[in-house]
Order: sequence, then C-alpha cells, then structure tokens
Amino acid sequence: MKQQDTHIPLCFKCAFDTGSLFRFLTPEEIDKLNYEKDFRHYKRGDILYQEGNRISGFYCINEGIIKVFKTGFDGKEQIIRFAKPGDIIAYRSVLSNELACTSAKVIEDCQVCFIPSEILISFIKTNSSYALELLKLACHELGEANSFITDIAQKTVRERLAEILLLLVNDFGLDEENYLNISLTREELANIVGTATESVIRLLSEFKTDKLVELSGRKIKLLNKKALEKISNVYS
Amino acid sequence: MKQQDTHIPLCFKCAFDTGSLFRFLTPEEIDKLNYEKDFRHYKRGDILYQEGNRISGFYCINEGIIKVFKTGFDGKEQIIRFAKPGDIIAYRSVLSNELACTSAKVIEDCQVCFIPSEILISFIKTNSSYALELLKLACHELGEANSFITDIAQKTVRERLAEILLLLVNDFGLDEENYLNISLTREELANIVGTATESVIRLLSEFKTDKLVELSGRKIKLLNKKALEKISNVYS
DNA sequence: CGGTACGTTGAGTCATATCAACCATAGTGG
DNA sequence: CCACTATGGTTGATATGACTCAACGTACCG
Repeated sequence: MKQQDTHIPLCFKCAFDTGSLFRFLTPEEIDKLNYEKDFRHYKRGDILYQEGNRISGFYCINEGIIKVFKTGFDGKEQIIRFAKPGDIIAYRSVLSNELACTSAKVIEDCQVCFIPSEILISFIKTNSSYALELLKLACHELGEANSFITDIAQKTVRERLAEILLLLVNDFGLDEENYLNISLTREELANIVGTATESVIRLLSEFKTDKLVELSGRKIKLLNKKALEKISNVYS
Repeated sequence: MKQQDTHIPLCFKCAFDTGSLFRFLTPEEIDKLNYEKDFRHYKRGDILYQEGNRISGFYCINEGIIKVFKTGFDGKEQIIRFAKPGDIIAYRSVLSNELACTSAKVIEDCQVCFIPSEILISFIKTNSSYALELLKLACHELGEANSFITDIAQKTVRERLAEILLLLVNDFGLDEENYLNISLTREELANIVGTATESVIRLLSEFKTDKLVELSGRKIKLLNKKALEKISNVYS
C-alpha cells in the first residue's frame, strides 16, 4: 500500500470507476471538483474526523476502507457502517448542519479526497439531478438504518453475527478461496454486532465446529452461505 | 375527534402553523400542492401504508399521531419513529425509489394530506432550497437513527426505557399536570425500547416505587426528569 | 354476559455479559 | 539479543438481565 508517489486520481475517472455519486455531475462541475478537492493519504488507525466536531467538508474514498462509528457513553464503539472506494462519508453532518455524530477511522490504508462543504451545497443548488441522487442515497441509508435497528432490537447475537458476515460478503466480496475481503479484529466484529468480544469469539468457533466458516487469524472463510442465511433469518 | 365536517386545511396555513418543510416552497408551489393534495381522515388503528408495498406518494400530517414501524421476522413490531402534525412520512421510499420498508399506523385520530410522488420530485427539481431542506431532514433522521442503533446495542433496557420516556416528553410534551401528551400501550412502549411487554411493565412499576413516575392506566406522569436523565445516561 | 384486548405478577430458564487467567505475536528500547 | 510491553485472541467460570410461559385481573364493548 505504499502508493504515496502515485499521482492524484482524476475525479472523472474515479467517479466512473467506483460508480460514485459524482458521475451525476456535469463535466464542468467535475472539473471544479477536481480543482477544489484535497487529496489525502491515511494509514490504518488514522482518524479522519471525530464526533462532536464541526465538519468543514466531506470525504470521498478513492482507495481503502474506513469504519464509521459512534462512541457509547462508556466508551464502547458502535460501528455504523463501512466506507469503501466510491463511498462518501461525513456528508450527513455537512447537510444537516450539525456536529459530527460519528467518528471515522481507517481500517485499510486509504486515499481519499476532501471536499469543502460549499462545493457540495453549490452542486445541490445548481444540479437538481445530483441533489436527487444525494437524497436517494441518504434515504437508502435511512432504510438500512431502520433494518439495523430492528435487527439489533429483535434478533439474538448469534443471528446478528451470521447476518453481519453475509453483509460483509455483500459489501466486500470473497476472494477466489472464499475468504472475506475485509479483515477485522474480533473486537471490531463485536462492535458491529453490538455484543462483547468474547461472545463473537465463542460464536465464531461454534460456526467453525459447525463447518460454516474456517478461521485463520483474522481471515474468515465462508463455507456454507445457505446455512448462515438460515441462522440469520434474513428472509423474513 | 369528530371533525369529518371541518373544511380542508390550506397548505399555506398548515405549513406555517406546524412549521413543516413546505414553508420553504414558493407561493405558487404551495398553490399547486393545495390543488394536488388529497386530504384524508384516519382513525386509531387505521393503516396508512404497509411495508413491502410500492408507494405512490407521501403523507403530511395535519392532525393526530402516527407510529412508523418495521415488522421483524417473527412478526414483532419495532417502532422506528412517530409522526405528528407537520411531519411527513413515507418520503424515504418515494425518494429512494424502493419499496416501503416500514408500515404506518394511526395512534391518535388523524387528518393527513396525501401528496403524489411526482409533486415532490418536481419541487426538488425546481426549488433547490426545498431540496436542501429535505436533505437536511433526511440527514437529521439519519443521525437520530445512528444514536438509536448505538443505544439499543449498548444500553440496558432500563436505561433505554428512561431515555424513551424523555424522548417522548421532548416530542410530545407534558400537560399542565406533567402527564405525557401521548398515550401508548405497554406493548407499544416495549416496541420502541426493543424489549418484552412484561419488562416494560416491571420497569415502569420500579420507576413508580422509586417516585420517578406516576401511573394511571396509559397516562404517565413524570415526577423526576433529572433522575430519569441520570438513569438513561443521555449525557455521555 | 361472554368476548377480546390489555395489564400485571410470579417462577423458571437461558443467552449473554463480565471477570479472570493465559497464550501468541510483534514492536520497542536498553 | 533479551526482557518488556502492548495488543489481540482464547477459554473457563460465574453472574445476571431479560425473555418466556403461564395464570389471573381488569376494563370495555356489542
């Protein structure tokens, strides 16, 4: 991941490569974006922004993975979502004009573009189809949040862990050997599922003895998706 | 609540009375809204729309209270939010162009206006400050959803119940005798908190013996907000 | 007056959290 | 090169919050 020397990616190319929202901008707007953006590198563990702060812009991920989380009153993280190439983060605070309600931390070394709030607002004002796409995005995320709320409130930890594994497959895919394309600590897994680290460990090793997964360190190999779907009750 | 004979409220007046989003429309747009909207009455228990269906428009509440909920795989409701005069519901599905992910049921007899999707979309296209306000609304709700996720994942039922009571105070207020201005069944309370009905009952009666609340049927009187705040850990 | 929906309470059970000990690994600094 | 430390992973023992099940009370309604 030593790519500090690569040149700055063009928004035009990036937007279409990653399928990001910016593909709805006009060529002139993309030029403006290209000109105004601030290209940055971050390493695993780096923090992009922290909850409680005022945010002066948002981030578009070009490379890497970021976790977006909220800190509970006892300091425990709750992971809200992951951002991968093409995703934008922190736009919520910018648009609602509120303080950041989450923090963002790098999981896999990143290249991101920082874009000042004013640019986003101006695009919304001048490009209504872009505004509509942003609305679509926000509303889609709202729907996912609603599902997540219902799941956490009603499902057991076991069900949720199975579901999260499938969700990660969906978001990040599997390699040729069926290993999950994202590597998380047990604690991070626990902070998505909303449980204790030890519970994740125990359940994962249960899944292992049940031949649903194979574990080698942080790599998780999916052996039986169907069975996981059944456990997770994804199809109500 | 027998007001079937009242005349249809003017959007102009309603928008400003309730502080709804529509106050950001131009006079011409409000006229159009007034013309296109479909004014409807609903009684307690009526269902406005149901998850899984395609939605052809959204609702603006003029009078009454509606609960928006999601049904878990075992049929248990999870209440996502309440809508009161000035609020709009179902806009999420309209804008994300997805099937409804929630259902809406009347808690207190309602008067609502149904507005076809096309109107909303056309306003977004022609009135950018309205689009921005909608984005603001969606993003604000996203922030609330994130908090809710973190709370359900990390707090105990006791903490959450205290928090929900305070949240209801915030949303619906107290009457002159400090009674909560919304009346919910124990089951509904449980379906917000994400717990079993019996647990809500037990905890409420604990709160009662601790002189935090007074209970008479569904009416809940708040005796000690400070103590509830302390229990709920709202100020992290 | 039976029926239906809601509320309450008690008893038993279980899933999950908590606490504690231990191991593995890797990075650090003397 | 060897402690030394920090971080993450694992396992076991124990505690307990919350759910489930069941019985019963209450109130309203046609």
